[in-house]
Amino acid sequence: MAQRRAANRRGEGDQLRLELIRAATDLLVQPRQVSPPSLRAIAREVGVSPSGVYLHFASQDDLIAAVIDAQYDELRAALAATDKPAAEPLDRLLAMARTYVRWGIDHPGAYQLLFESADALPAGSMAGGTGDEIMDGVAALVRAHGSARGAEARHTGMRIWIALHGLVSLRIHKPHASWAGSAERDAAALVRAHVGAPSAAAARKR
Amino acid sequence: MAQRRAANRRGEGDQLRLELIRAATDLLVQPRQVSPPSLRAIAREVGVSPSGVYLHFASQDDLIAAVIDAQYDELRAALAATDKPAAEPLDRLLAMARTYVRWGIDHPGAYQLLFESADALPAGSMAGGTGDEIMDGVAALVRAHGSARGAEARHTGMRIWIALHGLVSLRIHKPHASWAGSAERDAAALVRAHVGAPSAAAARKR
DNA sequence: GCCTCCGACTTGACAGTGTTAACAGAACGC
DNA sequence: GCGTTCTGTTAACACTGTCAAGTCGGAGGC
Repeated sequence: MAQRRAANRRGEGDQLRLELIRAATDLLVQPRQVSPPSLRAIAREVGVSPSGVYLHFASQDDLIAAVIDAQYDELRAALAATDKPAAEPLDRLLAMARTYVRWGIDHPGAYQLLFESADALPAGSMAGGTGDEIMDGVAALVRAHGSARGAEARHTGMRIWIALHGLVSLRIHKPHASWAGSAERDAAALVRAHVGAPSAAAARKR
Repeated sequence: MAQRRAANRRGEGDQLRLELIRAATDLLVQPRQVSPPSLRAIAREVGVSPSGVYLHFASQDDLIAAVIDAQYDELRAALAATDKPAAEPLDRLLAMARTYVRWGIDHPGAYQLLFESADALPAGSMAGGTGDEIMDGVAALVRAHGSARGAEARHTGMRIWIALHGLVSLRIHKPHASWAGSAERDAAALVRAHVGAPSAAAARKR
């Protein structure tokens, strides 16, 4: 296969074009990862030589993992900062959704790193727990709100997180799509749809 | 900044570690792109020299764009293949959701390329239209179902797509999270929550 | 039949990447 | 003062995307 390729005949140059598309597709269809910034660029920014990085991290991935940990702490802090434990469960759910969505949209790079990159090995890694912790938090609020119980509450919490993630993800990647209204309004509508609460507009009508 | 860095004192080696994390975070927090497979790997697979690619594509991104177009056609075909225009609107919605989710999970690389990479320039590019076309399709079914009208139906369609995307995205990236039940069941539950239809379980009870 | 032209493709180079091995220098304990 | 040890460097490897220049061979004109 490393042999020299026989030239296509005149007028059939498009043959190669198709082969290129096919091969690229084959390679692309298997799951890929997001590409972190250049290790050398990071080292340059710090003013250290590239090898210096290896004094503290076994590899580039190792450095990135450290970044992920730190970013996850920030998200958790943002959620904790806007939570009012004494408030109504539904209001807490809505506030949580709003904060989550706002943080994701405001920190697209970090958000992708946390929730749109393959998590590490399942055993004992934090990455797998990332989602579970959020799901558990939402489920607890759903349970407190009383719209569902037990396993059903967990399912509802899971679906709320799924919807909020979809909202952040699409707003990040498809900013030019015709989104009507703000992301915060969508977040509230998504939460209400899943806990079975009437929309704010419907509530005003009554 | 390209100057030689003064060595930290003994025991303070962690200083550099923190600086590295900080700098990496700064670079990471600004939006990144997914990394396509190596252009040379693609060329190798085909048996052509790397430069040969440039006979047909202006750049690697150009090649990737061609791949995206082809993959989008495939998704559209999959959706069309499972659609039964004569069926009930709600059933069509559920079938569409099932196909969309199944396709995304079965083609994670392609799915990420379509919906988790930054779209090209807004003007005239297809990437922006990708989302709009799907939103319009869902909105039409919502309208036919009658649970919402006009702009409200478009909002509902948008939110259904958002939720389905979130489902696919998280199942792809967080396969080790404790997902209870199949993705197809979740897809149905998400659709029902947004069109205000009772769950299948609740329907059975009646 | 031969010559010229030109399309298809390659070679070789450039600057960039992650990673490793070998080395330099300064600060500390003795 | 001396040796050790930590901190960081330089140099090299194989890899990446991209481009200018070159090679090869078949098609077309005479």
